[in-house]
Amino acid sequence: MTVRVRIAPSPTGPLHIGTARTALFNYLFARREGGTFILRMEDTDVARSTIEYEKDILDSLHWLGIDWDEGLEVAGMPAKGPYGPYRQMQRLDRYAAVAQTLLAEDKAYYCYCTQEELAADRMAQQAAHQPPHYVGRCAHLTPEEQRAKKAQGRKPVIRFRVGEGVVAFDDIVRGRVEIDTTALGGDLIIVRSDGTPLYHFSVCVDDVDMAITHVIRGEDHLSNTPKHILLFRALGAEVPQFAHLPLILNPDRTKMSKRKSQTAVADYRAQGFIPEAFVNFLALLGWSSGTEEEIFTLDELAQRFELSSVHSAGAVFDRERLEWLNGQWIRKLSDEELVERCLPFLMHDLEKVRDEGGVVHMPTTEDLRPLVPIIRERLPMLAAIGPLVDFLFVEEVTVEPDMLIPKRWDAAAAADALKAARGVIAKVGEVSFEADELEAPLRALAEERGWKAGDLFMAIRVAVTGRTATPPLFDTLVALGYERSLQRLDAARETLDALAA
RNA sequence: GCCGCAUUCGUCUAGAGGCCCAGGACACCGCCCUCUCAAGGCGGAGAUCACCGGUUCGAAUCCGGUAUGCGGUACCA
Repeated sequence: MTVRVRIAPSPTGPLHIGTARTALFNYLFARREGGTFILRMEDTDVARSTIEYEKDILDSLHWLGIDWDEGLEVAGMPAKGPYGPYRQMQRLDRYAAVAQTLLAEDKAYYCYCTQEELAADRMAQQAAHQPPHYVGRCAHLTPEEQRAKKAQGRKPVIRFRVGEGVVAFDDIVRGRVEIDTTALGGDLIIVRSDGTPLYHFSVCVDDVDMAITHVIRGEDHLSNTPKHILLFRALGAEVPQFAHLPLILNPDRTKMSKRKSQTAVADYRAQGFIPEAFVNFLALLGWSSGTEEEIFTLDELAQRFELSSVHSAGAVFDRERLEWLNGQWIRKLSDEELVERCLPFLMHDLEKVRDEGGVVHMPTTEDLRPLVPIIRERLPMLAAIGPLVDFLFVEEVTVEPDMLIPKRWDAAAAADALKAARGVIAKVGEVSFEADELEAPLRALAEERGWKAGDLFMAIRVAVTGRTATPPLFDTLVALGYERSLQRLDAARETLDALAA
């Protein structure tokens, strides 16, 4: 039997970290087993679903490198696979037909209870310290009773008969799980009064229709699994294997939520995390290779992934670790890749400067390429590119006068130092402006005047970049160029002079 | 409340009866490197393996209970 797995997001929000991780594990399992990975859209919650969210989900999955063998149309390509449509709203007829079959077999029935009746039931149960459940008022209505209720204008829902007994299954990550049907809350609604199917029902119908062999999903569905098993049986289908993944948690160990964490994959992308790192990180949330290696490409993960070695305890989303991994992966990028991926982030920052009235030169990949060696190990995220090199592309830097003055100096001393440094730099530049040529004479200057070289360098650094943390000074000066370096030194000295006066 | 699942350094985890008075990684601290920031190297601190009982010559590993946490309990998915 060939493995068929699926991810079934609902477009009621941007792609969530948890959904992405579930998608990843399904994908890895399919790759590893030579199976088929299917993408289906669960869009029956019409009130909350939007096309924008759907687009975000598809884009984000694509960004992560998780592509599907079967399912929704991708980037202009038609839907793939013989089991479509893969969008639940296009399968409504199918659910209705299956519901009718269940009705005909008396595995389900029409329920005419009103919201008020149900609420009253719940209240009474609560008062009696009973678990909330459907009392079965409509479970055995005679045709006359049905007609009477209908005559009152009530729109029925369809409920599935849950029955009695214990449902047991062997979860691939958790082992044997047994749940008594009395814990299920009574006969469950499978079709709303407006005729649309509910999640528990549609998911089973789809899984049967799409011949899903393994249901790999979040632990939050563990308690729902008996309902699904009962439905699979009622449908006369083989029950798939289940694997319930540990939840991804907020730092306070509750289920990861928008309120407490950043949950949208797109947000991480926007901050300059790269997919290689993100996928690597996600894979290590709840799974480990069993070795001490932890840097893996998607392909390497697919080679090693074992569903049975997935953990069962929840995992806190540790952003620091993500950033570390991201840095690791950024350092592995080729020069070309790095330049290409950084450029949009730099442009974004510079556009902001321009919008605020600054004069900027928009960088090209050629501008960035020579900078690679000095930025590569300074980027925990691509978005860190701006503060690192933006001074190269703005007409004028804004310099905090305070930052220009090293701790043991005053304004006059700093002005003096910058003036002297300007002289040295100007002289070097007359011949050739190279990083190697600059260091020695500037150090000599510091020694001659009795300054700490670090103090001198810091004053120059701030004068030229406006920042205290930059790539190495001499590389920075060279990148800036001879003329502009001197100009900025002069400008800084002037502000210092004004301060000293 | 009821049902279910879980519990190894702050975090991610290794560990499937003796190799473990518990290993790795992130974060943290120190040192080295060093013009700042990083990166890198070296070292350190950090877990009575939730607790209590049991099985066993021997338990983080098996069993039972307790506690705590989380999840589920919708005409949401």
